[in-house]
Amino acid sequence: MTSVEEPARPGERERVRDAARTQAEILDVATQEFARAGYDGARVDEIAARTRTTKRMIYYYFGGKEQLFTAVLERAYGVIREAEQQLDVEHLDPVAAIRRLAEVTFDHHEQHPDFIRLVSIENIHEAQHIAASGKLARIGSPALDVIGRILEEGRRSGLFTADVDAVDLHAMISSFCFFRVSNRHTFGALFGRDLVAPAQRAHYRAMLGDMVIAYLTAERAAD
Amino acid sequence: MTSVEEPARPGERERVRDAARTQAEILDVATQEFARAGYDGARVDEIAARTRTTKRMIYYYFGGKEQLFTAVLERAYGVIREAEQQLDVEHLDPVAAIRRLAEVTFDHHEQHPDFIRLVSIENIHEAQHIAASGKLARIGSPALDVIGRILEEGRRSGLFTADVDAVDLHAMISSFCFFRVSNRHTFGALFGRDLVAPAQRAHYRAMLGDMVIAYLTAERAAD
DNA sequence: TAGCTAACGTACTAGTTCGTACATTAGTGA
DNA sequence: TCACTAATGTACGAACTAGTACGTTAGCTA
Repeated sequence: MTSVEEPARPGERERVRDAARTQAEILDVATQEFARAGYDGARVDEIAARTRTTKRMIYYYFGGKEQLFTAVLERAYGVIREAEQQLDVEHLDPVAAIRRLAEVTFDHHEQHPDFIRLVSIENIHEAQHIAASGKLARIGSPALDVIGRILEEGRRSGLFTADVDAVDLHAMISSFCFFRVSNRHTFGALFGRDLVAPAQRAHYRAMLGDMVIAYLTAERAAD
Repeated sequence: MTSVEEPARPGERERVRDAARTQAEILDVATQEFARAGYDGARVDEIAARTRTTKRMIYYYFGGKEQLFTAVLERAYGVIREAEQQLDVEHLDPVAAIRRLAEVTFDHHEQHPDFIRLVSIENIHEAQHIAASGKLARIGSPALDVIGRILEEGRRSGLFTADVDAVDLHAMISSFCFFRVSNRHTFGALFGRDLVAPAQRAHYRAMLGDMVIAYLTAERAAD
């Protein structure tokens, strides 16, 4: 995911034994393998084989397949959390801010298909690893606070009319971005349209923004 | 999915050997087991054990685990196709028709969580079973034709302004409905909100309709 | 530099899991 | 009613797979 073949920082000799590097390498390979084949389809032996270390080390550092998958999830969620913390849209007007936020979410999903697959897999297992993690359970999301503030501002200024909170809006944006990546294979096979084709990218990116803004700003019957 | 314990139609004695019934029973149990545990997590022995027949019959009728999963998918997709063929919304005005269509889609997703799981699983395997099916590849969807005609009517009457075709709109509606069910576990664990809680049902159902209609009817800068 | 421990490798096992060889019988058509 | 075949059951095997017992060594620290 992040750490790829760190070629021994200058001045620091490549040690033969480096716990941090070994763990990172295991996590890198495990991320790929779990994303590729699912939890049960993934093979511990295969992960070990594609590492410069052995299966023994996986059990030494992580305890087992289950905990390894949890560690993979923890690191993957850590990456989005970091990305979301970089979010800088609150200087924009509410409409532009929401559109920008939607675009950033769109881009992030597109750039991390492995993460999407891991989340799909975790849902098949009813989020049992997240629940067991402690590090992940109810951790929330920095984006949620940002969305909350933009929504408030938009409503105060009278631009936004919709009855949604930050979590709902996040679900709306995520569903579009997530589905486009997670279901591209069945959707493509059944309807003959590749949702992630580069030529369509701008179209779907605009579609998402238009959809969210239209929803938030639509004229509504008094209720 | 459909055939549950058919108790020997009247006048027809319960035969000991009934190929159709055996196959249907295998498919029922296999659907549950694959949806529960994923393709690799599902156990052929477990499927057989929960059947009135034996593992031998699974191989006799379906050939293997892979083909059994394909058969499960084929039947599951058949069910929605049937439901979509019942769709009767074209007597409504375009706005009401689209809203109704969205609601029907919403309801269908909610009522068939096993189907959602199967589709998620098939996407993890990059739709390889659909591709190998022939019966499923590029089969399309009756709903697509309906959507197409409503969109055309809506655009002709000037109500709809959005630049989408039927496939795009279907993707938009599906993404919301699908995500709500498929990702409810991770979403719930991370944000503390149950997207399928009965109390929230009407809220999300309206949200979907509002979103789609707002998108289709939004005033747009001339482009 | 001696010794201690975290880090690592090898080889193995117990249990599982898909798949099949072989034997048997219910039901049907001649 | 007889024979034939589709349908079915039993028992087993080969390959895989998560996990571990046991032994070794690099590198740090006193």
